[in-house]
Amino acid sequence: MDGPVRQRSLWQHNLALVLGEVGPAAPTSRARIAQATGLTRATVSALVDVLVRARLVDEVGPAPRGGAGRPATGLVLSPAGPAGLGLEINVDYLAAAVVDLTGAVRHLEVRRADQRDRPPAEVLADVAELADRACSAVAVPLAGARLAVPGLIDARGMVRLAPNLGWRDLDALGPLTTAPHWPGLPVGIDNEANLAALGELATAARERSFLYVSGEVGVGAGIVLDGALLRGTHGWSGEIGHITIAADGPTCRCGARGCLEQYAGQEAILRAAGVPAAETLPADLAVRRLVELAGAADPATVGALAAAGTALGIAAAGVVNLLDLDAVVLGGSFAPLAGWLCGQVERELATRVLTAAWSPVPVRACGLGTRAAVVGAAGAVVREVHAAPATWVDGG
Amino acid sequence: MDGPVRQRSLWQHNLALVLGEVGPAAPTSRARIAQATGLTRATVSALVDVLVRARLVDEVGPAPRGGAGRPATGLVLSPAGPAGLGLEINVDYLAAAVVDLTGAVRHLEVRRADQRDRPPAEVLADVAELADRACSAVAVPLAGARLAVPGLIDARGMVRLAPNLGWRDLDALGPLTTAPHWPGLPVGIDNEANLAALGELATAARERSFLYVSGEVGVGAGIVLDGALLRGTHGWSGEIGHITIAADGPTCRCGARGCLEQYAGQEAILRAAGVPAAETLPADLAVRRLVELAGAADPATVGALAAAGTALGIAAAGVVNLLDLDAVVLGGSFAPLAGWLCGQVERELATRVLTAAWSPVPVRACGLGTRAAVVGAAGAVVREVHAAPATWVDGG
DNA sequence: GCTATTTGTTTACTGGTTGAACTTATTGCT
DNA sequence: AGCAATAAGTTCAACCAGTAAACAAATAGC
Repeated sequence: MDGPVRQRSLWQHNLALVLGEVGPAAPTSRARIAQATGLTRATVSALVDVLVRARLVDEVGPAPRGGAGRPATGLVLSPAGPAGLGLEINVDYLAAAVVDLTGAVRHLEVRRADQRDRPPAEVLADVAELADRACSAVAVPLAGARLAVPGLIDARGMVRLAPNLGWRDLDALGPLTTAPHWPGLPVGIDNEANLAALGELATAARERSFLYVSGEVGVGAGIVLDGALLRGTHGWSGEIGHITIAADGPTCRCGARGCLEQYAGQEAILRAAGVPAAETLPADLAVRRLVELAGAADPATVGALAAAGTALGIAAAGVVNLLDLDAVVLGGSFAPLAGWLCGQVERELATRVLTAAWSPVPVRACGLGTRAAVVGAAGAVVREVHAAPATWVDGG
Repeated sequence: MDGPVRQRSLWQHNLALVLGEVGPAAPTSRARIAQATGLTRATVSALVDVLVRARLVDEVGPAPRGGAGRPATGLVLSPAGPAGLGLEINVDYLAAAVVDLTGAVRHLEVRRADQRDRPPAEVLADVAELADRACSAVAVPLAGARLAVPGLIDARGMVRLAPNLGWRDLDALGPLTTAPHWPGLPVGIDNEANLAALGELATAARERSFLYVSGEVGVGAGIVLDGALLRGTHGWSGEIGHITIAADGPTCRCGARGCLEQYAGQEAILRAAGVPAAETLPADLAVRRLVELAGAADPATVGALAAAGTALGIAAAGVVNLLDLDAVVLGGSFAPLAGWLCGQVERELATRVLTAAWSPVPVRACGLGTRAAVVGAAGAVVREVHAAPATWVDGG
């Protein structure tokens, strides 16, 4: 039970409903939208006109269609509509992306550099610069920006803990919003795995409920339930890395024993694969090295990945049993390694998920690869425009 | 994005909003509701009148209140409003309960008898009889009925699998709805743990997100997220019993190894406690025996319960880390044993939940004890009336 | 007994959807 | 070519729900 519903909210809801029927490529018509939504043609016409005037929707030439009758005016999402700016801070790179209203990636820049021992202010200044460049590179109005961070973000947008960056109780948004660099854009912040999961939902996922497991230095997760991201009361859901695999397993840095991270975390995999000087290796190089070794069928590496996949499968099976999800997606640094992981994960799911016999749970690599978080962050902004188009329209 | 929003839906929503402001005991007034909801007094008046005419809300004498001004007409939920009928089939008993609109339990009957090797038709006939008696015992109109079953229920209401009853692919609702015994009441069906979790939410729970762990012959769970029950795509969420505690643990009947059920399931506890002839003991007697032994500080039993509590804690910690929940509630046969379990569960949560230091996760016994599922089932019907009062009102 | 104060109702108005008539643009048949 | 059939989109009066403001009712305090 949230607020009261005035006539205005009704209009806003129906505006979103109509926009939701307009796709990026195949043109619809007002009549088809009326059919699909159950609204009358009159209402749809009024709403579409608003969307067209606000440049969220473009009228295109009629699609040549058989049958009698006046041809429909085609309607598609406008590439000139408000776009989303995605930003990402990660252990060994910074990134910015712009996704427009149609879902197309209009800009993408990655700057590789180790961010671990830099003062946060410097990192954020670099992010602001990337954002600036993204703004000027695209000729679309921006609806907002979203920053992806590998850590726990609380409800007020503070970074409570980002262990791999060495950040704690930091206001990462402040420096970005107050910077004079770019207009008064609404900037949000969210966990990296959450945004990557949203990215997967928007682009590749056929399922409306899935578990997105993100390989980072640790192991994170984003859970999408019925098309919505699960955030939890405080906003720090998705900590899959400390699910127990074996109660008497190796001690984890969290203090408990046998956590998933001790089997499928990056350090654990590198150690098991016997990669020398693993600790000092930057994260991206380490993953590339693993891909090389596994590609060359190095037995230790293949074994290490199989073990990691088994552990991932055990954890994922528990989650799927509990939440009745439709799929498991491997992302982050697991994406390039998915070829060696998926099989094991799928095997564990097949044996451990109670309902696997009736409805098997597919496992696949993230469609956006390692760019899922930035693109997902930008997409999350676009998603908001889709959900509440009234904000971006004349009659507020 | 669901259906279109007509003016009618707006009215329905606001009707529910207004009803939501009316409590069972302390009377409110039209003016206070207007204040709380943000609607105008005029609108609230109109909506309240509808609710009063439909007998969902009663006008009571004005509460003697200080200060000047015309005294308010008190408004409370009507005990004569549509009530919910809850039914439960379990391994060793059948039960029926009626909960009225105010949340009061108006009728409760439990019939103990082993249901395991009886033909489903007979069991359902007994349930229908219990339901009949409940109908005639209370002098309130019924809004609907809900049947709680210890098993997987699919989206169409079929019992896909109820291992402890020996049921599989059974239409449990058919015999109930077609029975001439009682009026054309809408009857629903749901998993026992889910309904118990809803019962806890409606009565005892202060938190809006929690994990309800139900001790049965196996171990089930209901997950409440932000005041809503999590059902999963197919409706079979909550299978916590096969979360892995130790990858190399004892083999489970599900085929995997080290499942929670092998540590905290009823058989496992009885075995560890050294209760003789555990297999042949009816489930309720077994629990009573455990309470006796633990109460007498029998070392084997106390140890068995501690081990079960540890396993439950490990599983619950994983879930809480993943979903960011606020509390863990022990129900079903864990409720009477909670005194010996809570401590261990809480200890594991404290060490394993990453955010436990900032926001500790309380563990407690289910407030409704072993009656949670029936009462929760009845309450679920009442909940629907609260959510969609328009259905029970003149103007549809 | 009068005023201040708060509750609840009445009334004219506004915003948004509906339904039906109407206009426009095409196909297919003669 | 001409005309009916058909479908898309628009216009307009009616309707429905909520709003704002004035008004009636009932109490406390002076």
